[in-house]
Amino acid sequence: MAQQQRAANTREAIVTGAATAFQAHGYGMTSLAEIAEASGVTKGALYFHFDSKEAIALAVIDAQHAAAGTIGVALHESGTTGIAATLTASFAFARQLRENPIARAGIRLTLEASSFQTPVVGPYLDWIAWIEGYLVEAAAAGDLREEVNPSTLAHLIIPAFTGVQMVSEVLTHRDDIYQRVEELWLLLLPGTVPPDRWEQIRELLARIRREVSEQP
Amino acid sequence: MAQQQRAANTREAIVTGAATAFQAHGYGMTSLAEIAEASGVTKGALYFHFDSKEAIALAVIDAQHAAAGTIGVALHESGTTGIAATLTASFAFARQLRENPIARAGIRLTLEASSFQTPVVGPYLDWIAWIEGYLVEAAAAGDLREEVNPSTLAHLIIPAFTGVQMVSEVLTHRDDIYQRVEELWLLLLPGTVPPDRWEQIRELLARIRREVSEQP
DNA sequence: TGACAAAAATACCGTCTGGTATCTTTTACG
DNA sequence: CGTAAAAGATACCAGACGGTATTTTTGTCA
Repeated sequence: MAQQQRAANTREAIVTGAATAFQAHGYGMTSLAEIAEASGVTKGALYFHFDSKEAIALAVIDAQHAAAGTIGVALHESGTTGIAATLTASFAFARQLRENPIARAGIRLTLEASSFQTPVVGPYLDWIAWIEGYLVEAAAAGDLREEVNPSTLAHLIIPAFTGVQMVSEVLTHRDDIYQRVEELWLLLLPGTVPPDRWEQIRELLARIRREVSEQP
Repeated sequence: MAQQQRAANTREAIVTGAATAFQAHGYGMTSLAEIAEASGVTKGALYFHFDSKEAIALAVIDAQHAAAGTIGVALHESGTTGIAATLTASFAFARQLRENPIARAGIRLTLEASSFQTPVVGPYLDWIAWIEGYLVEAAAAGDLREEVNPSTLAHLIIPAFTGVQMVSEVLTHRDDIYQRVEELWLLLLPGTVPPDRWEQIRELLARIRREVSEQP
């Protein structure tokens, strides 16, 4: 194992460049030539690091999955749990989608990758399980209405959130995404949280939204 | 204008065949050869009826848009309005997406077409405006909480619904779609409808869902 | 510094792509 | 029925595609 650093840099440049291209045109309409140009490398480097175009796309999906994972780690380290973790995660995720090409490409590719040789469903299942974990905590803290099932709710939140993201991208290039996410939560609140917690969680929501949109 | 019937048939076959191909592989990963084969015509016929691959995709989107429009017409003719129209439309739409390749292709292409030469945003805006109309009726009938803005709600329902559709396609090929749509409404109900209407609308929801899944 | 492997650039390949040009069949209508 | 236009099939094209083979550069360490 001689030098790894340069190779690691190149690999990262490829993933980032590929993400930029995929995010703009989708998998099928992006050529290896575009990826090479966006990455600032040649096709030779592409095929030194990856076996195929599909492998590059899977690497981008992996990178987004890893980036999303850091949100969970940060929440864990700050001791955030339950409803607060759910809300914070959703805004942090939205922020990644606004600012990180890898995140944008990842969510687009994950939708398109259902027609890959090996369909990709892992990320959705992981995100659903992840949110479900927070919701179980929320239920234990009395922040969830009794008739609400954490698994069912998680199976709805992830798709609804995904759709809000995608349509916001199409209509406004995600300019309105924080507003839409906040509105989605406000709308879901009465159906998911006991009335005596509404006021408190509405304040929490407003604070999280303020923080995410003010962050540098 | 000599004969139109044969040409109209061929055109329809192309749109249907193209939809089948697009729905399975997306725009970029579908070739004209596949479309021709799925349609049972040759490339010559393709280019007699359409100027380009993109024009075919736009025709598929148009066809889906038209099919969705028939839902609105049927509701109008049966005098259904307000909340009942909103709920019925959502299940009818889900049904089209389960059973009609054109609908499935349309929703997929509408998402991908944001990177077309001429980005397509019309369908989303139309659907939002359409649902908003029903919600205004609902508000007039006292079926909407006062603090809920029909436009805001419509801007959330369409994306959330779209996301539920797409993720259900990826995870279960839409096997669970009626259940997910019903759960989505049950979750949104407390935040959107006054408490004194809950029971009534829950029954309505159950009936509509039963009808749609029993329909031949 | 020389040798050697890792990393990446260059050059190349067969195939398939979207698209066009041309020829053949079908059908309406005088 | 003949014929002209409409509809569609066949044949073809230049270029781009994903992918490979080969060569050059870069860095490491004896």
